[in-house]
Amino acid sequence: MAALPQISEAEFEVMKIVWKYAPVNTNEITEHLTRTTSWSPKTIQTLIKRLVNKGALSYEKQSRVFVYTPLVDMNEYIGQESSSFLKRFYDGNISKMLSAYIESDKLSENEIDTLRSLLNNKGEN
Amino acid sequence: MAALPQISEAEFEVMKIVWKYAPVNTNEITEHLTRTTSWSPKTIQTLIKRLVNKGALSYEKQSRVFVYTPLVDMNEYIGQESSSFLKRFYDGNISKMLSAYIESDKLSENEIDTLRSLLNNKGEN
DNA sequence: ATAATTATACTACACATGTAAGATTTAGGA
DNA sequence: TCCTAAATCTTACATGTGTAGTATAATTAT
Repeated sequence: MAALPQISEAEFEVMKIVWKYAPVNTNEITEHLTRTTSWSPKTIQTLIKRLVNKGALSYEKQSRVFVYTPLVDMNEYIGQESSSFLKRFYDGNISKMLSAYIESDKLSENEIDTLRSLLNNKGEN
Repeated sequence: MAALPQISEAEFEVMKIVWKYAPVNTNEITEHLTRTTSWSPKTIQTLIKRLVNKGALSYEKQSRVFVYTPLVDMNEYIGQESSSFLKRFYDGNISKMLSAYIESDKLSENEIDTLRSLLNNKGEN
């Protein structure tokens, strides 16, 4: 598998839209993002362009407009980011992370229950 | 609480050393880091300086050398980074992260057991 | 007292990122 | 066919980061 491109925080917001709505054109991407961010359409255009240059998106000209499709798999990308996050902050160990969350009381009883059943139902479903 | 300073990836490696060995001087920091990285002492010096400027480290002149102490709390910092990581990639929801790990079979049976007991022993110990 | 060493301070530079404005091309309407 | 509006392309610029070299100040050894 080719190394995944480096995607910045702002670029990632664009990717999320493309993952969700692909195939999607510039205007559609812009509309979604102007609702959730304060970016100008020019900025969004730049981000899209950079993602194309990085090989994270491909496009197809449909008459006048470009229609984009992701070239990187969302789960693969998020998985890689997660793994590098865990390596940096928790010795690569998700148990340490959970442990820290439990110990600093960041989890509600509800969340704890959710996590318990996640673990107990592993394999099923 | 004052907003935590922004700490870059390389700077964070310096912070880890200071958190572990503080009070610690420039040479000691440099020695630790040249063992685990390929950075030149000059680079390490720059990183330390930047951390001081950012308010992440304070120092005290002890005769000729500077001795550093962290100004940001490690757990607080890691907690904040974790929370922003979860927000970006898992809707702020640690259950979603664990869920993704379970579903993509990234956890060994052993890790699963560890996690189970973490959850079951919450509160005790 | 001076010179040599060594620690700290200042300067440098390329690349990534956030944030856009201005220029150019082209499709579709008049 | 020609113009105009809309889409894409090019350029811009400040700040952060990785990565270090050069200059200066202060200690210590001679």
